[in-house]
Amino acid sequence: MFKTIRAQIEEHIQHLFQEEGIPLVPLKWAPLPFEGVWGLSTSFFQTAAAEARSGQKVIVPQRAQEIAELVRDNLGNLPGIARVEAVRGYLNLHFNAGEIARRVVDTVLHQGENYGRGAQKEERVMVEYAQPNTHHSFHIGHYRNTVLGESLARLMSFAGFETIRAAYPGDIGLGVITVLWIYDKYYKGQEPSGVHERGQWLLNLYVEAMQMLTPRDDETPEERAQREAWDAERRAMYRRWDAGDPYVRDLWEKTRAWSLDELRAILDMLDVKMDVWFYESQVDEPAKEIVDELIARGIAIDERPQGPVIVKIDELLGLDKEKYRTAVILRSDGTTLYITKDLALARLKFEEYGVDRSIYVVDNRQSLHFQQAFKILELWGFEQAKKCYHLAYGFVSLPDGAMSSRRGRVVLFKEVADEAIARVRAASKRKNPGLSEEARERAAVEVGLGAMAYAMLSVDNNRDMVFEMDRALSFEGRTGPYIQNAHVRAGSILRKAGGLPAQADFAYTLSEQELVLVDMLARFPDVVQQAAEEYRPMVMAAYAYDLATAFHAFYHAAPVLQIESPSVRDARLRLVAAARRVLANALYLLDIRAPEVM
RNA sequence: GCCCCCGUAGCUCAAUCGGACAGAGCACCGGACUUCUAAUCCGAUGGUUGUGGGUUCGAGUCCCGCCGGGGGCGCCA
Repeated sequence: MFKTIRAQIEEHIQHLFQEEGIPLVPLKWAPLPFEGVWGLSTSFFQTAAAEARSGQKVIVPQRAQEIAELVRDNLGNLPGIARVEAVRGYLNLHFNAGEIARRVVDTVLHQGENYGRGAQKEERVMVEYAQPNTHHSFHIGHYRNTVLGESLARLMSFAGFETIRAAYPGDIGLGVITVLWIYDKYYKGQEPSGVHERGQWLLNLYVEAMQMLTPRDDETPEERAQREAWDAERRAMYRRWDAGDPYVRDLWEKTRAWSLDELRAILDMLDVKMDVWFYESQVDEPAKEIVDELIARGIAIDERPQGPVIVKIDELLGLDKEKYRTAVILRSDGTTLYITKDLALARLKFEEYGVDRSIYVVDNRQSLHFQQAFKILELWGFEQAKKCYHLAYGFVSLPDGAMSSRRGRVVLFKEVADEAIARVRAASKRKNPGLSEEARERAAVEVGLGAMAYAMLSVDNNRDMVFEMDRALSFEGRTGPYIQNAHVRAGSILRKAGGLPAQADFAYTLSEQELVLVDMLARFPDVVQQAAEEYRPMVMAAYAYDLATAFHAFYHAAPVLQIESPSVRDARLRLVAAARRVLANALYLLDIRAPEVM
């Protein structure tokens, strides 16, 4: 937003430095850190340090101050700048507040929902997220993954990248077969009818099967024999699936659909619209071909039938220390593994979808897996392997330890969402009794899910998270509802105003709260770029909160409808409209709805 | 044994990828609603940034060592 101002000044400085023989060092700009003033600042420590390194005898802080003073004395009058000062090596530019405020507000209102959108970039990016296993139900860990991926996809797209959203459910593997096995054996036809109930029911089957199949210390020889017999049945079923046995395939298709129905219902709740659906089963056969090719080229070693197919990555790279280790890429019985399928999927992404960059949103416990997969792709000769990026995020655990699907120790997304919505409904009845039931219900969903999303996104990626219901569903302070409430308040003022003036000048002394608010609005486009470049939705989450804080402070300090002066009223109305717009844009990038009422 | 992540206020987290006095929320204390939605605002309290060195004009941030916590490591995903 302040790019033109910065560019003008940098040009001035460039000329000046050339004349004075001062080395040119790229300038970094920051908002003025002082309260009550509004403007930009930059410093000349780097410049002074560059002089020092080139052999001149200078004391860096002192020289930085000299340069700052020199620049100050040579800048002359600049449009929009009221005052220039040189302080302790910094050059501080004080804005002509009224003029800049009008410029910012007009820009926001003119560009509307496109305010903050970056210039189109020549790169196609695929973001892969939402990879829950089928036959397991969707828990709070999958939720963090999905909301993180969706927010990242929205950020990348808004920042100007052509973005493809990809889901990748794990619809085959030993875990999936385990559920098929127990379903076929004991539960066939007993499934409940509701989409979520049925998805969750499959999880219960999985837990029961794992209890039957997990060795116990105190088991009798008979129990052990029974367990081993069951396990043999399960593995036989996997081989039947692998061979395309119609009975097993039918069973698989049917139960798989139940999980996918549930997944689609949840993605729908979360406003997630996938462009591409990959499935593990779909890359199963291509993966086997890749293994053959790797063996033929001497990259993989085939130890079958006694052992599996492996790639000794460290050895191939000539590394002394263990880093990538040895990867098993095919079971000795010829069935594929997680990594085998990822090799095939990577090729599919690059060859069929022509992506330039591929981002995998997967928790950080899979770091070694992806390092191995990407390195094997590289050894295999895939140039694009360098464009694969594992966006690792900390996994979600519960107050009493890690979640575990196999032990049934999970917190399901749907349970939390239902609870969140119920709590918001109750809060809304208390705080806003006059609301119609329809409006309340809609707000309850928007705000309840907003609280959940913000709880997930306000923590940086690489940080593990302990999920606590009361904290995640808090509605006060640094939360989603706090931001949504700012949006609602702004909307309320605008509704009561009855219309927005087509233009207004800020021809009065702006309060500190107004300055801070306009400054926050102006920063939004830069925040979009930063969050996208760093793959960090948290950056946007922090911004959205700060923007809401600025609005709430403004709301209390500056009357809009009650003010006598029509010109101030008009200006503030437009400021409120601009704030509402940017709040909505920021919330969108966090996959949070911007409610009208709450 | 090797690799990855994290140690910042009582608790949960920030800090514009080396810059001005390390900031928020929760909790606690004191104020502000016949009001443009109090899911809010204003104020107070709270810190040797795990630790010892190093680089630099300048370090929570970069480098090395140590301590503590979590995760991963050939046929689960």
